[in-house]
Amino acid sequence: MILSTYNINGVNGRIEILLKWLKERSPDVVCLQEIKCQDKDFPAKKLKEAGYFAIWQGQKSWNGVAILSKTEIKETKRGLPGDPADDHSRYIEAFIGGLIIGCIYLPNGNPAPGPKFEYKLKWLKRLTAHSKKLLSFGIPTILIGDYNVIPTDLDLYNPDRFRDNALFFPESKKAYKKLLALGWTDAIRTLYPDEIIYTFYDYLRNAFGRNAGLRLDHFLLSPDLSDKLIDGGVDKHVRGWQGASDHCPVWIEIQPTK
DNA sequence: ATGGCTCCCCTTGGGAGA
Repeated sequence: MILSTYNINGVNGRIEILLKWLKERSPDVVCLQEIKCQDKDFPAKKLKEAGYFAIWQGQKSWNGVAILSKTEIKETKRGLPGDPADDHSRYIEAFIGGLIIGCIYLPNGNPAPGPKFEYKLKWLKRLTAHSKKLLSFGIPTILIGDYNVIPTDLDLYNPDRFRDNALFFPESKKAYKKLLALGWTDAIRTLYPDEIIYTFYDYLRNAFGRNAGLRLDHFLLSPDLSDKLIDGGVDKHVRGWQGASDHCPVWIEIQPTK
């Protein structure tokens, strides 16, 4: 079973890129972030024609998340619990093929410090609380998406350039670590303990050409899945396609669950 | 120190991204 994440940076603007990649990788499940469209404008029909069911939480102009699946999707949550005043579309969750899949678009948090950074930290706290609840269900669960957190110095091309960046602030890294400490496994880092792996390349300064990247897109596996992980990787070449998102698609393969 | 790039708004420049 192949699960994937792709911050598409505008699902309608890049629908052809998404369809091309879906055909190539043929993932069973896809978590999309930054769909950047209202619910009524989500390209459900085109995705259905490509063989995918979909659920989505849209929003005008910004954010927005979706889950695609070759098999039926049972939505379990729309929006991250813990703050009724939070009107950003950043979390959607579903039960698919014996798994709970959480699709995450964590706030960027820049400029830091400031209100946006406070929102990010609060969101991370809410995610940690909700993830604890998920673990208590005893169902295999994966929290997939764009965490906007660079976990360690190995996960970016130039640590010194990012000391004042919300993605790399000590509080962000600490909160991510605290989340993992509940029992979650960072799948990509587990598969490649020492390798430099990036999932994002800025449009600016020829970042992709210089391999000046960041690792921001993560799969967190519940404890019962840690020994089911088979393979995974970054579809880096997609970042080189004309008109691509600044993120790469990332995928893992796990043994099917029943 | 700044801007570089790209999306979306329903624009003709601004906000946000990371």
